[in-house]
Amino acid sequence: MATIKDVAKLAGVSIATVSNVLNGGRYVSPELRSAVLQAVRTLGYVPNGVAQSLRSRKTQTLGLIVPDITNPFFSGLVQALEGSARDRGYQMLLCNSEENAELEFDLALALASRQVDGLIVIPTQDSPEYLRKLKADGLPVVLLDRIGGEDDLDRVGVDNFQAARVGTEFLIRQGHRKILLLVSTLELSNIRDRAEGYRQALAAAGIPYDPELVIECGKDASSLEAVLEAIQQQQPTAIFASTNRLSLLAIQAIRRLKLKFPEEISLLGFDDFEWSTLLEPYLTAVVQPIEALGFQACQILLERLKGDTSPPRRVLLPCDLAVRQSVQRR
Amino acid sequence: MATIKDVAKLAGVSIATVSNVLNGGRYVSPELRSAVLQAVRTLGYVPNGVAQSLRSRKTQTLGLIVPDITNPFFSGLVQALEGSARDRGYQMLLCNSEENAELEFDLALALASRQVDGLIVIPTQDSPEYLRKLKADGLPVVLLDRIGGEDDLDRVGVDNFQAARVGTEFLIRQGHRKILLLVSTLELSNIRDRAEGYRQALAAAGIPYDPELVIECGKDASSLEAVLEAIQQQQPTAIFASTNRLSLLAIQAIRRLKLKFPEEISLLGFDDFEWSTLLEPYLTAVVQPIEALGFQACQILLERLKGDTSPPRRVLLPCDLAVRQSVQRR
DNA sequence: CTGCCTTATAAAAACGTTTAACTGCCATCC
DNA sequence: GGATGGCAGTTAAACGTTTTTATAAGGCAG
Repeated sequence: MATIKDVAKLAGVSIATVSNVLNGGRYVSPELRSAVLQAVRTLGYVPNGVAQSLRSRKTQTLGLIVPDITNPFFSGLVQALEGSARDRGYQMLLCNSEENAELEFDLALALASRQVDGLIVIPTQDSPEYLRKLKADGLPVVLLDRIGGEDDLDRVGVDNFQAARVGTEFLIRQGHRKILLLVSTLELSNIRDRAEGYRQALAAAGIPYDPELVIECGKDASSLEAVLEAIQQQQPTAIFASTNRLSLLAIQAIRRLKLKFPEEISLLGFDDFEWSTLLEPYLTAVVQPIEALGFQACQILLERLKGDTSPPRRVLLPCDLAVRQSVQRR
Repeated sequence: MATIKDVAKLAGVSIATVSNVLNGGRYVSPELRSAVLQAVRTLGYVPNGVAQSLRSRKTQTLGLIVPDITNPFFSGLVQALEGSARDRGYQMLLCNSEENAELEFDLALALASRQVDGLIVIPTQDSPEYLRKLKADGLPVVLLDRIGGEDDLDRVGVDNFQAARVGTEFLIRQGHRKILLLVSTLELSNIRDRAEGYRQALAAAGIPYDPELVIECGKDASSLEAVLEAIQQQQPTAIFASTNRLSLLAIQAIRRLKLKFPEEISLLGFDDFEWSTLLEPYLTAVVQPIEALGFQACQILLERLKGDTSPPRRVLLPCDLAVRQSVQRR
């Protein structure tokens, strides 16, 4: 690989002149300028980004830690983030934390040591301590999607409470009073918010809250059993799956019990994605503005990079309700 | 951020000694060693990866260019690749080419200038010329999934011909003789291979090949119309969707025409993914070994990094047929 | 006791940039 | 006409490492 020295030698100038031509630093006479350009072309010179980074203390690289790229919600976010970042001249160092807090921590340190300019994290736990340390050390950090915790870090997410409330209200308006709520885990505050939205919607409608109706599904296969049992015992007329994967679980349960869908049991999902069109009738769901989430996170991070030191922001985007056919009037 | 100089000063030694302690270079007396370690701890020193990269001319970073992270097949590959890379101490610079050849080219150059140690590309076109140039310039390149072209680059993919042939044979064994083949584009040799597998399976069964039965669906919305028309005119008893997205299209068409599925028309898909369980009856499909594909690609690339200069390899992995309920006997 | 080898450490060079400081040079001005 | 001042270019320093080379001290043989 040709270096700036090679170019300088070939063009018969100093390396400073080459640099000035390439970066438009100072005035360079037309003759030398064209000589440099010519040399650059014949050598196929491309500046070494690593050296530039060392010198400028900027890598033009953002670290991104995601719990599971395979989930279409997250891969949608990654796409949005990558696009926004690229538009502004940044590249993305992508890491998969596999929902593992320890791994996430290691990954973040590794990214920091690679001198990423900023970090976007979809954490596995609310508000991890180590991120605050990294931020204190001067690394801008933006939390995405899972935004529980104090206002000590920039956070971009969705108004989960409101979204779940609107979704539940919709179910209630459709005549449902016994609504099974499926949650992945109540450890995550955004899921807790969804549960709270559900609860308050019920309360506002004067429907008593029954804890037996909310099922924490975790990750193990036993969760299907739990859902089956709950459906049989509680005989809900609707299921609110508060996560895209949980829609899958709900569908499995409904099919296993040979319930008529959506006549006997309605389903409201969270998150919309291409493949949900495979479901018939088509899934009614609360949909998050994925594109906007990614854009906002990137935006805030880049402003921090530019030196914005205003107090940490918390951006809450609203969700939409996509009404299709999987929820039936009662 | 503390640098090695700070550590040296605090420990009262030279920076060389610090480096030797940290990297186990040469012998350092126990006293100095512990002094250094102490200083490292109190300063929270972490080596600057950029400087290390500049010095060592290795970034421990792999570039990855994918046409669409949002497609579960690709996001599965990304996951596998990221995992394999991480296991071996590499990070992933991820880029989304959006199926745009020009963008892909720009991204590759950007990655090269950032001095990635190697490149894994799922190209938008068969065997792009520029990759050969990059390889000639000393950047190891592995092509993944779309592996048409000469044997001048390392390639890892699936035996598309065989996979499509096996799939088609299965349909034929189930009594189907009029099989609609949906392809995304015949520009890509792996899709052409699938079409050829389809054709040869027909030939082997003595079924005449009817070009009217293969539909090139492209990306525009008009493709649904084309499929609808073909189904109505040709009255196939089965559809072979040679791409995961095409399964979606097929399902839409089947529903639009209110055909009984799978009684009146069977569907065979390509690629298996979590969300296909939403389809009832569950999709029968040719499935690619995603994990193995990612692992192999990473493996080969890392061997090249270690200096393996053997002739370019072409690794063809076999597919499986996952028989479920969407194909019905005739 | 001098000279040589070993050994633990320090100094310096190098990786490839950018940029601040410096050097001639020519025009300008009192 | 000599001091002043921009101008176009070069030299050199710096970014933070690793590694090669140099150095000082100590042990040992002659």
